[in-house]
Amino acid sequence: MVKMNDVAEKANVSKATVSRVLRNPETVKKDTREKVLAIIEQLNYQPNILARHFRRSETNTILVVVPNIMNTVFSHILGGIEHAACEKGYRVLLANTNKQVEKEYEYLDHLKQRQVDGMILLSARMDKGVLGEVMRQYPVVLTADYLEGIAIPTVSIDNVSSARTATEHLIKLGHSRVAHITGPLHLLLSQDRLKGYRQALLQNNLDVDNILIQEGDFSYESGYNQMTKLLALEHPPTAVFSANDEMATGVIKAAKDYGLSVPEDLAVVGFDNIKLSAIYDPGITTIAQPMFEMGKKAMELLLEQINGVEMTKRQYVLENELIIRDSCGAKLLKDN
Amino acid sequence: MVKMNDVAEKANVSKATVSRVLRNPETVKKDTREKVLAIIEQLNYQPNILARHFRRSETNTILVVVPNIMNTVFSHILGGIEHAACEKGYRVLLANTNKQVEKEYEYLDHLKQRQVDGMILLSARMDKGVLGEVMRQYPVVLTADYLEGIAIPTVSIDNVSSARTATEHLIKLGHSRVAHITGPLHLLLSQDRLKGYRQALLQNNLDVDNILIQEGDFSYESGYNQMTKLLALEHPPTAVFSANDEMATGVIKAAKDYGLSVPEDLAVVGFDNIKLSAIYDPGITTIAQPMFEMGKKAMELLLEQINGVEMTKRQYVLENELIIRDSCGAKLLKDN
DNA sequence: CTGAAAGCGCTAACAA
DNA sequence: TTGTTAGCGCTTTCAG
Repeated sequence: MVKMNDVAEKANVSKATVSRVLRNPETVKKDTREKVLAIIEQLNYQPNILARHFRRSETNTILVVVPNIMNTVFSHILGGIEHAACEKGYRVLLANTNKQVEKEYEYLDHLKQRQVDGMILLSARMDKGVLGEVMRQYPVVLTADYLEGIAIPTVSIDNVSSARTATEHLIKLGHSRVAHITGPLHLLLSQDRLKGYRQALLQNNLDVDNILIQEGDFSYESGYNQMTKLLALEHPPTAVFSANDEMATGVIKAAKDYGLSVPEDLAVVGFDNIKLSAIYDPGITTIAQPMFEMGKKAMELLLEQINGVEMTKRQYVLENELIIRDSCGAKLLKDN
Repeated sequence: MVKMNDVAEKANVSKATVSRVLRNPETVKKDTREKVLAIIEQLNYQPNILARHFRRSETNTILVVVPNIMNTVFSHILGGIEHAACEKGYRVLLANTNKQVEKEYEYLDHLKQRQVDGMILLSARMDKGVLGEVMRQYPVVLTADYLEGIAIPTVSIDNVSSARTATEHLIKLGHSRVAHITGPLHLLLSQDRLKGYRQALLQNNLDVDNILIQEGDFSYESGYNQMTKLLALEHPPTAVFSANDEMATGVIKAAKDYGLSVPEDLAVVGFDNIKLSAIYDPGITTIAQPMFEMGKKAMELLLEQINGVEMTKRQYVLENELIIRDSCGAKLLKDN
C-alpha cells in the first residue's frame, strides 16, 4: 500500500505538503501542487481515509435511523437524505430498527463513539429524557415523526391542518357522515391527523361521531377490516378519510366487496401521495407529503448543526398539497 | 473524553489488558476482566472506534450500491441485506447511483480506500474489465442484476425459467395470443424474461409474433402506453405477461379504459410480487421474487469472502414462485 | 495471563 | 509557502 510518505519522497516535498494538496489545495503553490498531483496519479496513491477519520475524529458519515426501510414513505425520505448528503460529501449509514426501541438505543452508541457525525431519526420511540441528553451533545434531527415537549430540530408537515384540509374537502363535496380510519394512535402523527379531522367536522357544524373513528395500523388489511366494520353500521358513512394511502386501498376494496362503487357510493381520501395512490384504480385523492424534500431539508439542518451554525429555528414545517384524483368524487361533479 | 488508558490506570492494569477485555475477553482472567468491566461501566468509557478501525484497517461496514432506493424491489433487497448485516455486527453504507455509471465508479474508491470491508452491487453498469479487477482484490457480490462472462459471485433467480412459467400459465389458460411487455432491454434481466417468454411460446407450438413484444421501462406509464398500442392492433392479444408488477397495473388500466374487463377480456401476469400486486384490484398474478432473501443471501456470501472462505459456488439461484391471484383468470375457471 | 512498547498513516500546530 | 514534529487512541507482537 503506497502511503503519503512515498508520495512526499518521490515529489521531494514533505508529508505535510502532500496532505495540504489533498485537503487545502489553495494553500500550496501551483507548481508544487501539480507536481504532487502528478506523483499521486503516477503511484496511484489512495489516501487512508481511516487514518484521516481517526486523526480528525470526524467521519463525513451520518446515521439514519428508520423504523422500516421497506416502507415507501421512509425509503423516499431516505432518498432525499441520501441526495443531500451525497451533494455535500457525506455518506449515509443505514439503521433499521424494525420498530424496536432497543435498536434505537443501540444506535445511539454510534454517535457516542463518534462513528458518525450526526443522526437523523425517522422514528423516535426512545425516552425523551435520553433523547434530550443526546441532542444536547450531538447533532440530531427528527423527521417524519415528531415529539412534543422537546426542542429537537424537526422537519415535518402540519398534520393537523392537512388532515383538516382532507376532511373539509369531503365535507365540501356534500358529505356529512365522514368516517376516519386513523393510524396507530400511539404515534403523535396519527393523533394529529385525527385532531384535524375533528376540527374540520366541528368547524362545519357537524357532530363528531366516535363510531365513525376507527383505529388502523397503516396496513391494507386494517383499512379493509375497519371499513368492513363501518359498512355494517346502521348509518354507514358516505365518505372516509384514511390516514394513509395503503389503508385507503383497503377501504376501497372493502366498499367494492360490499357492492358499493367508489366514488359514487363512497368517497375516499388518503394521505401521503405515494406512487400507489396514482396507480390505483380509482386514483386516490390524497394529501401529498413532500417526502423527498423532508429528507433533504432534514439533512441540511443536520449539516448546519455539524458545522456549528446557530439554530435560529427548530421546527421546519413543509408545505403539503391536496391532490385531487378520482376516489373522492370531485371530478364527477366537475364533469357534470 | 475518557480513554482506554484512564480505564487501565484506574483498574491497575495495562491498556493492553483493557483492550483484551474488549476484544478477546476469554484471554483475560475472570477476576481481572470483571474488575476492568466494572471500571469501564463506572467511567462510562466508550472505545474510540475510529482508532480501532484505523489500527485494524477494517470497518465492519459494507457498501450497498443501489440504482434507486425509492424502488420497492431494491428497498426490499436492501432490507434483507441490512437484516443479515446487523445480525453479524456489520453496518450498511448506502450508495445511490441514480443509474449513473460515474457514481458506481466513484463508490469504488470507498473499497480501494478501505473505507468498507466489501460491496454488494444491485446494479452493475460499469465496465466488466474494471469490475473484474475490483472483484479480484476486494469482496464483492452482485444481486438483483447479473452479468455474463464474468465469474462474480451472484445471487439471483432464474429469470428465464420464471418468465417461462408465467407465460406457460397463460397458455394453459387457453390463450394463444400472449403479448409481452418487457423491461428496458439493455438489462440482461429483461432479456432473460423475454427469452423465457419466447421459450414458452415455442414449446407450446405457438408462433412468436414480434408485434406482441413491446419494450417498456418498468413504469406504470410505459405499461399503459404499450398496452394501448397493443389494443389498437388488428388482432390484439388476449393475455399479457408484463415484466414487472408496476407495468402490469398500467396494462390493466389501459384495458379498462378501452372498455375491457380484467381478467375476463384480458388476462395479465406480472413479475416481482411487490405489495402493490396483492393490494391492486384485481389482485395481480405474478412471479414472486424473494427480494428479502436475495439480500440476505448476498450479505452472507459477502461475509464469506470477507472472512476468506473459499468460494466453491459463485452463482446462487433462489427459488421463485407463481402467485395466482385474480388478474390471470385462473380463479374464474376454478370457480365454475 | 499480563505488561511494555512500537507503531498504524495522517493532520495540524509551530517554526522557518 | 513549506517543513518539522508530535501525537490521535488503539492493537499487537514479544517478553516475562
